[in-house]
Amino acid sequence: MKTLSPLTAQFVAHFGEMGSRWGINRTVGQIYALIFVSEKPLNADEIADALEFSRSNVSIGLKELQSWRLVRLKHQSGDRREYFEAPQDVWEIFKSLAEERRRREIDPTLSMLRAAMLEAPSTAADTYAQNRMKQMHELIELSSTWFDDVQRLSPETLARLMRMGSSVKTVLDMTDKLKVVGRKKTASATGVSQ
Amino acid sequence: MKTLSPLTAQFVAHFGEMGSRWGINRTVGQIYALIFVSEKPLNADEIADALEFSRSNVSIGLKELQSWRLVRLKHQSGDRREYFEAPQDVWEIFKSLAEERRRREIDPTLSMLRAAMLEAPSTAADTYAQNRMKQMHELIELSSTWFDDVQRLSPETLARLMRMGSSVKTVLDMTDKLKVVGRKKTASATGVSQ
DNA sequence: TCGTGTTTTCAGTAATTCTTGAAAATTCGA
DNA sequence: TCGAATTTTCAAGAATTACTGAAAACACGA
Repeated sequence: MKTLSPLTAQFVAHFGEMGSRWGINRTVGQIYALIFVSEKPLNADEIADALEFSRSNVSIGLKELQSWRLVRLKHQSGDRREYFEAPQDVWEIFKSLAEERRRREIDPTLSMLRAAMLEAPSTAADTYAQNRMKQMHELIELSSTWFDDVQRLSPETLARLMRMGSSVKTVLDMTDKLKVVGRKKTASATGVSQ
Repeated sequence: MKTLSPLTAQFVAHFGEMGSRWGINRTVGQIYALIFVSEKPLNADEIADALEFSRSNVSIGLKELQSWRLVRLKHQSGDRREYFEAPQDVWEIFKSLAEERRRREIDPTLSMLRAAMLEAPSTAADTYAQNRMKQMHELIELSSTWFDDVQRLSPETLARLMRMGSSVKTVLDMTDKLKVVGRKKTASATGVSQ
């Protein structure tokens, strides 16, 4: 790493180390970290230079980051090179990450499970296995459609929900009560909104 | 794979393939899949035999799965060997997974960010970088304490919340209104409960 | 304590994934 | 269309991670 401030160097190094745990590699993690904390968009040469990676490695890393929608291209007028920046809004980043992870890590499993549900079990063991798969399918299905829904909330609403923490239960209970007492009044509570 | 029904074989194979994406390896994924769909606890030899892995590989895999709390030891009376089973409740599995992932993938980053917050930025670039880190820190902190909270909800409450999907916003809005109209009545909505 | 059945460790090998420099492809202005 | 600037691809080597068999360690009944 060349000419990185200690603060940034520390941040970049951490992302490198964590990379493998996140399911990306060291290089990709470091490239992202660098772009994330950089005020101005960076081009591939600047990145290769700062991180002391080969130019080709940076190219591959940027492709990967783009596929995760964690960085985006931003052209600088009067410069032919491609510049990259990370989305400003951290909520947006969070959403991209969740969405992409879902697409890659969850959806294939859901398809597999759906297919498995359709097979006719031939033995008692198979019946049990299929039942277990069904439980797994239901849980994943439920949490992933929930994630879809929540993803559509505005950052503000999402933040509000999160700040509520577990007191959300009280609200849920309250809602149920209201539903029982005056069905009509709270009917809107089952509708979908932004 | 020896003597696995096509249904189970398919499931096991999928977990093997997905393993790398989940951040575990092929072996570990397959061992887990096999235990998950098996009605009776399995011992290491049975697993090694069914999956055609070496005994030592299975031993390592089981250690890994135990560290994730995805399988647990269950002794069979009159048998000295160790038997393993997966928790029955899929919600419990979900929680273990989330908790462990948080511990390994999130907490270290939170510490790093906290440390970075304390450093005095020396340049304008550093000030910007530190501000970005702060945004990241806030988001991660918020979502992880939220996860803590939600984790404490009963499976039923959690399922209820999930089934609500994005209509949770309406409830939130409603709660706000109630708060404004009659503060005292809804004060309990900010308390914490199971 | 010994001996047998069981699990764990470990060093070596195999497989996979990462990184690189060089060459090829692409882009775009002249 | 040409040519310079830039990005991408690719094959080979490097590094990392996974897997194995053999040996060591462990547990427990006799």
